[in-house]
Amino acid sequence: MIQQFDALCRQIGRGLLLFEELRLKEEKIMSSAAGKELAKTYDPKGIEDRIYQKWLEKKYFHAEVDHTKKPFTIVIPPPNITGQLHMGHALDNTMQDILIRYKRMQGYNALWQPGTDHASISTEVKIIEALKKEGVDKHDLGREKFLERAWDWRREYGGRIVSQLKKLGSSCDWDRERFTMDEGCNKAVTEVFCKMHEKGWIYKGAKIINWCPVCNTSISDAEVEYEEQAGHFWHIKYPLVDENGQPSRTEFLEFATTRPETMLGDTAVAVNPKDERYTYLKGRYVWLPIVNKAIPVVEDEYVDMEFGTGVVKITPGHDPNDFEVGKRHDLPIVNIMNDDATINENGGRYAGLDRYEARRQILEELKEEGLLGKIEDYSHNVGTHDRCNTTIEPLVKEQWFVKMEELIRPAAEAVKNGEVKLIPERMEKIYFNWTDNIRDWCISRQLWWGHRIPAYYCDKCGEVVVARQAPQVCPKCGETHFTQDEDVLDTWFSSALWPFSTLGWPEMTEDLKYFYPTDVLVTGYDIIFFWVIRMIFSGYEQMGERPFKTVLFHGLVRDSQGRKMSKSLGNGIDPLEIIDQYGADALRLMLITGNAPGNDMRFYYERVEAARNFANKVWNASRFIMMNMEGKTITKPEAFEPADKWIISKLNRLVKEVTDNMDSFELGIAVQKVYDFIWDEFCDWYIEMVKPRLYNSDDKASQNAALWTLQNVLIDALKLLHPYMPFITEEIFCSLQSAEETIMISKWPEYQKERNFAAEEKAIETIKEAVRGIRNVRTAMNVAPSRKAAVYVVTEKEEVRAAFEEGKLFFASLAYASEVTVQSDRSGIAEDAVSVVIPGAVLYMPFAELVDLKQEKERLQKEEKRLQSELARVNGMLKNEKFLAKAPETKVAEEKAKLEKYTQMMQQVQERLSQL
RNA sequence: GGGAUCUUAGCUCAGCUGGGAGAGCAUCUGCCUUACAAGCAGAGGGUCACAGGUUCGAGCCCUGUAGGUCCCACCA
Repeated sequence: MIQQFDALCRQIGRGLLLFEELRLKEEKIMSSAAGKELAKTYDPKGIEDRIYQKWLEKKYFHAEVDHTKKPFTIVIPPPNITGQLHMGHALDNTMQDILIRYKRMQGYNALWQPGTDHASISTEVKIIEALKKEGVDKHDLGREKFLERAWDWRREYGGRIVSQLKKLGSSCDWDRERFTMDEGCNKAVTEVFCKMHEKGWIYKGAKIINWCPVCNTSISDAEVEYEEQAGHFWHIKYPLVDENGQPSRTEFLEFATTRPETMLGDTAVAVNPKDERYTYLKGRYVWLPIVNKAIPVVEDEYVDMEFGTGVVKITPGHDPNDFEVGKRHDLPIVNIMNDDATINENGGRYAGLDRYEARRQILEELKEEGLLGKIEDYSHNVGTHDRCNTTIEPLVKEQWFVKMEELIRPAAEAVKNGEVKLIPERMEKIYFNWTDNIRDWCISRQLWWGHRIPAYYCDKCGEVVVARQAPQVCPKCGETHFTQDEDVLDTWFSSALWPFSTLGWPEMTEDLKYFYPTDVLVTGYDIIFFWVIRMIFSGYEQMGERPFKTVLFHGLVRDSQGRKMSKSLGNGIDPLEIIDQYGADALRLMLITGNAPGNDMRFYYERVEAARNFANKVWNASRFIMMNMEGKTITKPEAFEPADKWIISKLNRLVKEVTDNMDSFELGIAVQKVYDFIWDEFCDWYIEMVKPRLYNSDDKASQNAALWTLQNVLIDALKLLHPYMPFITEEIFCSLQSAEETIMISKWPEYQKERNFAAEEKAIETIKEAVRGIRNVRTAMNVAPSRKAAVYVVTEKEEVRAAFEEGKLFFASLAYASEVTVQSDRSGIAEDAVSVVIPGAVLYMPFAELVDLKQEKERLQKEEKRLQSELARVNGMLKNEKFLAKAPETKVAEEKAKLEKYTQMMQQVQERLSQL
């Protein structure tokens, strides 16, 4: 009973505390709203939109030709107008924004060329879906009305994705926004088509292509996705044709197929010429059941004697391999299917049936006739359309193609000789795999939304005229009426021209001359074939030059379980929700940290929180600095203290490393270094070191030096961070100093030799070592932080004594010392004081009643053991003749320095042990 | 069938051209220290998948093995 009562009281007490806490928080918020104090936590809401608006108004994103500056150009992979921003876009655009902001700060004339893609088939499918909901069929609506709908769509959704990119902080030059179907791009498309047609590199021909029966269009090889499906292997017998031209009742030829319905289009069976089992078949015919006609037996190397019975039915109209066999043997092509994959009139009484229903009934009939043998389960790869997942149907149709053989050569060469660099390098293999096995590109699509093919057919004689404008008179018959080709181009045809069509091509504009070739392309590895390769060969063919110097690939953003984010799984995470909840900066930081180029990554809320926490850390450090700056005039100090020089020196090295990393596109590594510097070195050490000086108004010079250093180191750190976290850095930068109106176009920090202070760095690191040692011992001994102790620093080394003397003030506060005494021997120190050995010095803390000499001894013995093993390692190396002979000098010197350090510490430890 | 890639702390991943194993999260301990509890100070935790090799020295280079992921090709 009493216990329960106690528990209840505790609960109430906790509740009251919570209530009090809330009240205090509210007070803070109120006072910050009144402008007195910055909020305790960083709240990106409101700030981000306000800042973005400012950037837009000031036109910081806008780039104009300026020959006094070097250009740096990135073209955006144009997002489809079909949807909205997803995590992949967020990552892609974050990377681009980081690069473009970095270069802009370095003084380049940085252009990030934005735009959107009409995405032919994807958009058309979406519009058809929308129409379906209204009960309208595309064909009832008609081409013209349909296109009106499509433009409405583009007006609505094109704008949406742009506003989402803005939320992310993307510093695109929106004044230059383009669309793959705007006037300029259309012109480029027509120009390329006509030019390549004149060259003979674009042609129309009847070839076997991939047909999607649902989308009712041809698609390119790249758009076919193979998936493993469980199917069957049906063994079928065709009777041989006897000397009377009739099907034999005794002689049969057996083979197996996964697609029995295609027999309606068989025009031969094939065996391998080397196959002795079948030499007797030479020149003979087999009887094609159901269709009831004789078809020849042909001999072709294509047939694998080891596989199955060594007999293959040949359907040139519906199989790419059979098509090739058919060409070699001059076989007729029988097309048995309509565009919707139902059987056509060539299928006799099966006409009108769906391909799968036809298969069922044909098998039934074969069975009845005793021509169906065993049925095996068989798992095989089936080609499907990547947009709608429908099983594609290979069939022969007249289509437009781009001849690839010569076009691909400079593109392959460019990557081979390094003119175009792929990051990571392994992407080159994927790239070459494609260029080495190139096939002609089927570019016509039986769709409406897209660039209509500039080919015109004479209404009278059918003559084909490919021209930039509709022809007036038929060159052949003089007719004046023409009908334009109904088809549109593959969506990638126009995106292939994107790096130069957006800059004004085919006109040789100033923009084009100045900003082309672009510098970096940032994209996912999943569109190497679709897009990257096609841009490269288009660039060389049309511009005579590479479209970009470097391609930086990133991977997929997956969910926390490593699955692809997809609508059907419902595991997608909306970047806008994350921005709303944590801020764009946090999302950006999360996406870029701990991820190597080309690698997939997983999305974790915990990681966004960590990024948000960092934003908050930066915010609070800045808040602290600003609070201390208030009311003071800070001037460049005459003299710095070692701590100041230490952090300046550290920052200086950071600047160099970060710049190097960013130049080699190691964005994740670069920001990790900035993160560590700000949090560990600057916040956890420097700010703490400097606090006593800030609170002591007696020494104005020292206070001023500290404030100046705080302010200037923070500013440079913010600059390094700005490409990654543009909003918070801008917000702080603008409150910190009034001279510049934005961090966005402030100068990127540069490494300066004279900011390198090796001696001070060493001195401060020694003190840090001492602080860590003392904290360690205190924690181990369970000493309350509130309990201060005297600390004696004992060392014979003059420079170490000087370091501690100079850093006494902050050393005392960081090491919980009531007073610090620096001396050269241990006279006057109690025998039973706790000791800490650091390189070059021994620290003593007299804690009489707390010290357990036995424990103290154990601690030191442990340290002795550790040093012993270190010494063994170092000695092992330094006594190795081969190491001394072959290792680089710097490495040897490094090890020698360590030997000295450990030897000294060992002496100190042993000396202390002998005293106990 | 060909190729790529991965296997590093409980989880997710970094680790640049070979020179003493890192981060975030999680766990444990102690702190409401007047910038930050979204914080501070500590701690524990790894035969870097396995087996060989090259090297003074291997998480990193080479060979092989096992498992995972992906791409390409597609033998009906």
